[in-house]
Amino acid sequence: MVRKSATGRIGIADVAVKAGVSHATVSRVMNGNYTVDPDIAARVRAAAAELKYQPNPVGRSLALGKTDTIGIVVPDLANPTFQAILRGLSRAAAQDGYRVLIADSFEVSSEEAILAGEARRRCDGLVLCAPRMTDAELEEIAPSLHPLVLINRITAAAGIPSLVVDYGQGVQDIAEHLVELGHTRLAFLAGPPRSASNGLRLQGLESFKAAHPHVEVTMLEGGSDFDTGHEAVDAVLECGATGILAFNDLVAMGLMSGLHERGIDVPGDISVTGFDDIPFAKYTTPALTTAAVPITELGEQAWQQLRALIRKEASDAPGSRYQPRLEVRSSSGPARAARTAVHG
Amino acid sequence: MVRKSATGRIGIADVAVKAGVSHATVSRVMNGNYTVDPDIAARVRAAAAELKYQPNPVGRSLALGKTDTIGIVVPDLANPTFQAILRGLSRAAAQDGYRVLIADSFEVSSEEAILAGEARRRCDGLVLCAPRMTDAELEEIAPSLHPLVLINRITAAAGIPSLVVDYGQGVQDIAEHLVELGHTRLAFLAGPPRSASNGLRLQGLESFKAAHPHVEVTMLEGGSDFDTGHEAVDAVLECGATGILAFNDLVAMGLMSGLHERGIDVPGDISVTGFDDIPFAKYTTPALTTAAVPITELGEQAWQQLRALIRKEASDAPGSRYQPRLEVRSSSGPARAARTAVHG
DNA sequence: GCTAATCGAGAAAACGCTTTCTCGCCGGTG
DNA sequence: CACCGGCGAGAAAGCGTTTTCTCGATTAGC
Repeated sequence: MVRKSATGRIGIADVAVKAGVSHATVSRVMNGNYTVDPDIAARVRAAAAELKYQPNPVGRSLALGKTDTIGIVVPDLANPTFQAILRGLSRAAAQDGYRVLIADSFEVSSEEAILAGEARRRCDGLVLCAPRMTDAELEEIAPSLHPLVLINRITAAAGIPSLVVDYGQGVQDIAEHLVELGHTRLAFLAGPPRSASNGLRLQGLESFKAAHPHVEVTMLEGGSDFDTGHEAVDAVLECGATGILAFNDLVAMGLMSGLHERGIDVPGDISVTGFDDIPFAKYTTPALTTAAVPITELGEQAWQQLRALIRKEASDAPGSRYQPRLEVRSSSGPARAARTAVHG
Repeated sequence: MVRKSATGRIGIADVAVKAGVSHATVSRVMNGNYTVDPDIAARVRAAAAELKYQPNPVGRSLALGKTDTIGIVVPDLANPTFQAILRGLSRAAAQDGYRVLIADSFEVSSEEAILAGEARRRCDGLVLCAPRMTDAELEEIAPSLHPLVLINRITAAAGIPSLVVDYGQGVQDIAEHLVELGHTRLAFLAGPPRSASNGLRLQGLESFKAAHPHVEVTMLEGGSDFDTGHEAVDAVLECGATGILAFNDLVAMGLMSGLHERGIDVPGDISVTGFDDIPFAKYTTPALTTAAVPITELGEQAWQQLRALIRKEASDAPGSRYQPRLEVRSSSGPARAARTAVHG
């Protein structure tokens, strides 16, 4: 008797029958429309409770034209940075009754555009982290993704807020810090070549070099994970630098681990710095000097911006810029007298 | 002309008009129904391409009764364990064209049931991680959540696969390992009191104690994060144990960090072990001895099980049990001659 | 006491799609 | 030549809601 038509689930129609009213009235009651007679409303509520009726969100979404869901596209869910953004975003959105749908592109940037489009259509808005996508492609798809907020990317397309971390400034701060400690030979263990944030770091280093012509800065190829750092030990030792700026904390940790295995003392022989200040950074030995990025906050801000867009409020700020804060710990120390390159 | 009715988005009707056919035919073409004349199909495809038509997933979901989305409820997205499960789940599900919706309960177990219900209704299935929920409540809501797969919980409700890690066995393996190294005074830095997996560890320790009556095992209150471990330093030193089994890797790392600050040598003075083998475990100094749980694989398996349920295939295995693998690294070592308790 | 205004609830349309049902038209066969 | 079968496409129903529209009934005002 209670079991309903096709889907077998209890629908608004069942409640209507049970309460002896039309399903329109049930809908009114469920949505707190007060043009309903209190007696009837009570009857409907009783029927709904008894049947444990819960409105079908898909039906609601279709009628309302909104899903109360937002999407986030990330290149790699294994990366602590994106985990943190997701966390901040999810928390903030949940507070406003929104859920988040995740779309992991697994670093294949060719899929990002399609993935973003698909995710967007299921949601009321989208947060896009696509560090490897070309500017051209980004600009092309951005308008169709609106409401959209970008993380660590900017685009010429109008009305798209961007939340960017000033990686260039951060890397300069770190380099300055190392110079103050007496280092004159630095090396930058770069991130993925096509990474946008890596580009910003490189720009920052150019500025730094211009301001410090006497400091030697070697560029080393790298990546964004532990293993990259670990494998870079040889290259690092070979270049003779005493202050290493790793692309991020993960790389720095891998590098420190490799140096440790080689018996190289950090920071006695070589100073190592990271970037991001992931939760684990202060628990490494030695604790990692890094540039702290308020990344969870970034996720929260992303929601604020997105919410404004969804509600069509005039977004007061079209985006914001986050300054990393230098976090000096014990993986960086005074430079020793000039070292000679260690081979093999 | 192209702009459509209410939503302003391009719908199936626009394509139909443009191609000069009925919207039913457009639908047939889009879904690869081959009872359509090739000429007409081509015309429809051309129109769809020109209009950049993309079917509205909400409409599809309503008609099809499925969303191609699954949900996952986690108690804390900041916890590496759940991040790993999410990652594995997301990856596996993506391969089959499913997306995942996340619901973070932020450790408030009273919300978990409602949250799970809401998430479930938006999705085709649910993965539930609810370590703090009572058995009674779990059993009550489980049937209404079907298709459902449980992580690290089992329930009497029928047809609900469970993926559980044998924490009891894992903790015994670790304890055995420490005993073999000569430790006779152990301490267990417990997890959250109401945590199900903590209960399993305690059971394992009971078995261990029964088998090793001569080994002293002190129970210490704890939690599940870094800070818990860090704050437990005093209690650990006070109890005089030389082998510490931390609830998980996070707690172990916090503890090691605290011991390091106190100048206590690990493993020289005290051996510390973790649990989980999170990615960072092998990069701590000293590298952490722990019990490795194939947690990403657990997420993947969760999808396999869930998929079987969604497709109504007879799930060959109603669930599975995962054996942790002891991962001996350098945070555990031979016991020193009996230590005396250190006070203050 | 009758008309007009108001309020409350049912009927129906709309949201965007899939799918069954139906029908027209074609060719083939008796 | 007429009838039947089959195929292909349009009409329409259905998925589960919300919301507008409409209408009946009740009340107030003159």
